[in-house]
Amino acid sequence: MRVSRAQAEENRQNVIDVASRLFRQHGFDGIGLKDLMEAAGMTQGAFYKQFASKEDLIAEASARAMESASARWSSAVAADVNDPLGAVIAFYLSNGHRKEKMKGCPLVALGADAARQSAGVKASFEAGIREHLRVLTRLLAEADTDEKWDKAMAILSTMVGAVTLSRVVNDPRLAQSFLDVAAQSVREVSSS
Amino acid sequence: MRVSRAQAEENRQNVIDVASRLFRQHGFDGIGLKDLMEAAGMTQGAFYKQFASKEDLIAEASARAMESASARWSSAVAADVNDPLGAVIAFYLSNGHRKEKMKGCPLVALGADAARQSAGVKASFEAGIREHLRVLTRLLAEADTDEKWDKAMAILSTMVGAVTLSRVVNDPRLAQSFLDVAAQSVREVSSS
DNA sequence: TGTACATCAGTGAACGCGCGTTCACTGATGTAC
DNA sequence: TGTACATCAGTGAACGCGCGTTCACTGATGTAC
Repeated sequence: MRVSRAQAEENRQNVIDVASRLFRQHGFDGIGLKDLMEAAGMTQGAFYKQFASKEDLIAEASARAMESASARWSSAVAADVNDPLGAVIAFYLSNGHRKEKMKGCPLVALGADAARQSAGVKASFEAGIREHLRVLTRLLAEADTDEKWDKAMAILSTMVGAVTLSRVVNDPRLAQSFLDVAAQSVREVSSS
Repeated sequence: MRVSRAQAEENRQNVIDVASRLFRQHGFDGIGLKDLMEAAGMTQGAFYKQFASKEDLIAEASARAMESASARWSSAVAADVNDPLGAVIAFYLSNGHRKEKMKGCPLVALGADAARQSAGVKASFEAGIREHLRVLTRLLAEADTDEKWDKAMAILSTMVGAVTLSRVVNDPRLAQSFLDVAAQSVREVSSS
C-alpha cells in the first residue's frame, strides 16, 4: 500500500545506508537485491520504485559510504584537538577498523571492486578521495600547499594499502604489524 | 575423449593460468566457469575433471597469480643490477601497471575480494605477501634486519594503496599523481 | 611387440537455484473541487 | 472543511537467464598378458 512521501524518502535513504554497509561486507557482486531489501525491512518488489537498477543503487551506496567515511574522519579530528592527525591515524590503522569491514573505509572494502565499476561509480569514489585528501591536508603543518597535498596522497596510499594487506593475511601478528608499521611510517612522513 | 596424462596436466595448468588473469580482471564473482573454460579453449564440463569446485580453482589461481607477481619482481630486480629497488618501484608504480589489471599485482586487483575469501585462499595471498617482503628486504641497504622488514612492509603498503587509488579515480592526472607521489615517498623511506 | 580391455579426460546437455527485473494488484496518500 | 477520485509506494509472484554442478556418453590412452 502507498506510504507518505516523507516515509518513502526515509525508506529510500535507509536502503542506501543498508546497501552501503552490506556492499562493503560482501562486495557489489556478493549480495543480491533480495537480501539487501530484506535487511532494510522491505520486500524485493519495492526496489524498482526507488532505484532504476542495481547499478544505480551501487552508485548511490558508494557515494553514501564515502560520505560516512569522511564524516568519521571529521569526528576523529574533532575529538582530539591537540593531535587530530594522530587521532585519524589511530582509528584508521586500528585492529578495530581492520575487523569492521561493514562500517570501515570503502576504499579498502571496495577498492578492487570500484576499479571495475562504471565512471559514475568511480566518480563517487574520486570525490570521496579528494575530500579525504582535503581533510589530511588541513592536518599537516607545512606552509607549502603543494607539498601538503603530495604528503596527503602518500599518507592515504600507505593507510589504504596497510589495512588492505592486514585484512588479506590470516596471521593476526602479521596483520597487526602492517597497521603498526604504517602508523609509524605515516607519522614520520607527516612530521618530516 | 581421453587425452594423455601429460596433456591433461598441461590443460589443468592452462586453466589455472587463464583463471589467474581473468579473476584479476573481473573479480572472483565477476566471471563464471563457462567463460573461464572457454577462454582456456575447453568446454564447461571438463572443469570438474580437474577441480573440486570454483572455490578450489580460486585457491589455485590465487597462488598462481601471486607466484607470477613474485616472478615479475624478480625479473625487474635482475634487469637492473645497479638500482634493483628503483626498477621495482618504476614498474610497480607505472601507468602501464595501473592499466594492466589482468597481468598486474593480485594484491591490488583482488585485495578487497581476497579479504572475503576462505582461510585457504588467504593463505595463498599471505605466502605471496611474505615472498614480496623478502624480495624487498634484500633490496634495502641497512644492517638491521628487523628495521628492513618494517620498511619493506611500509613500502609494500604504500605501493599497493597507491595503485589501488590510481585505479579507482577517473581523472588520469590524479591517478598519475598517486603513482608519482608514492614512488617519491617509497624512495625516501628506502634511503632514510 | 601385439592384442584386449579397463580407464578416464573431455563433451555437451541437463539440473536446480538464485539472480536482476517485471508486473498486476492493493490501499493509504495526496489532490481537486 | 468534507468528499471523490487519481496517484503511486509497497507487495508478492512470476519471468528469463546464467550460475555452479552433475551426468551419461565417447573414444584415445594406459595397462595387463
